[in-house]
Amino acid sequence: MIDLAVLRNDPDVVRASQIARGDDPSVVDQVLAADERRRSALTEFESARAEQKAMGRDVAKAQGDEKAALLARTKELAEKVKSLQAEADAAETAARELVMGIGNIPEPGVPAGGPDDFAVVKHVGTPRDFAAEGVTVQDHLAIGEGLRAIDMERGAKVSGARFYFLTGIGARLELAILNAAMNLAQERGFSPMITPTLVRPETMRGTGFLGKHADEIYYLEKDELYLTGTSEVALAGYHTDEILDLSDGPLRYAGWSACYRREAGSAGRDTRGIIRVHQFHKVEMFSYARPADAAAEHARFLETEEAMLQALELPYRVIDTAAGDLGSSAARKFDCEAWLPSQERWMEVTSTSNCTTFQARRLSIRERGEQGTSPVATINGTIGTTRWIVALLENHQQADGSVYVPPVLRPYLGGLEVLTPVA
RNA sequence: GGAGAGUUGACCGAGCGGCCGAAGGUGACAGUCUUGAAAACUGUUGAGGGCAACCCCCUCCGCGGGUUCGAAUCCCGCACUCUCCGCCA
Repeated sequence: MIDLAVLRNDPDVVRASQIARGDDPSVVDQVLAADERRRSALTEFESARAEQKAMGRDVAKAQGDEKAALLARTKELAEKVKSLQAEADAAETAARELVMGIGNIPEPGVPAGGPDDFAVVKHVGTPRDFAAEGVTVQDHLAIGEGLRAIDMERGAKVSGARFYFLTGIGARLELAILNAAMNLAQERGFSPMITPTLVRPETMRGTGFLGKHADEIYYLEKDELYLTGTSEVALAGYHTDEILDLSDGPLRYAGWSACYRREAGSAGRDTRGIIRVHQFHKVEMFSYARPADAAAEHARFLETEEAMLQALELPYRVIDTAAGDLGSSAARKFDCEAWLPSQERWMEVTSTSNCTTFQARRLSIRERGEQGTSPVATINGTIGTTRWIVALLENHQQADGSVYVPPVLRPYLGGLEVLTPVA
């Protein structure tokens, strides 16, 4: 939720934000009008209520006829208070719903436009010249099947399309990546967390995932629980309704969880292999920081993601996502994209968002300041997922179908330096 | 699944249907005392909202309804916590 004060004092900032995101700028005026209605309804209710309370005190003191007369009057007033309260509540709800529909205001420097209007921040590493090396490029599934690491067919048999088994070295490889990620995060001050993956509607709504992309989320109707698509949801919900002490710096968590996504809008895309699946694992960084520190924390997240990519010796680029592709909570988002040799394109492997105070305001997560409390900032970012297996297999494949293991993963694989195909 | 107990401010813990946003205590902060500290004493100490702002006013005693002129207090529903029994591991 954006700051209503900004919207009131500086509506043009919000209009510009809406335009940059490709959203409707006229909601700003709708919100202003609704807020106006809300405040006047509230004022009316409050004065009637104050009168009622004052009269109630008189009733308590009065006796006999006097009391009977007062009671008659307060009875009328009670009706009035009730209806004014209903009006005020309705106006409140209406205004709130409108405000909730507005996305976060992008940081200065974020490119305007949609998914294709990102800015490339940098390239790191160079994709291998497989032709020059005499390697015929295989895609991750072919390599993975050669290693007996990935079994899509049985995944489909058991659970349907976009499900898979990681078998043998495949399972170990995923654990290795996630453990290495967890280890790196811990070195950088993130406290390890294993989080719930089923959350209540309030939590899902609070984190801003129930907006336009609600279709992406699995919902268990009988239990009124949502399956989370990232541990960000649980980690953001963790401190809901709390007042935090950030005097020793940001609170940093590294969440490990299964992630579930319906992939409703992506039928036909990335259908081969494990690039886009309904269930995977992820290690996610999450910080609660002072708003003034949020951008620096965000930069730290990006740097940590890059450190992980570099440790895995993967060529990648960093993009600064355009406003229209930000997601409602984010004010800025950097994605790291690893090279995907089989398709000769870049593939998103990490994503880090600075949500400024947007999530915290919805979830009522604050810190105590000189004059009362104020919402904190939240930052999230990926350091490892099942999808990284794809980048790893493809970029480190050898002519004979074996796969080079970067040193950082070896301790988690019993010292293995090369993954070799099963004959 | 069955039976019972509970949910009050940072924490513990009282609370009759009518100045109860809530006694008392702990903690924290400030002051007095002290060379300094401790102890003692005194005071301050919840959140959200309305108002340009102060005063002031409103809301909040797990959540949502209801009864009532008036609800932390009575009634109903839900969530969560704890105990016991059963069942499954």
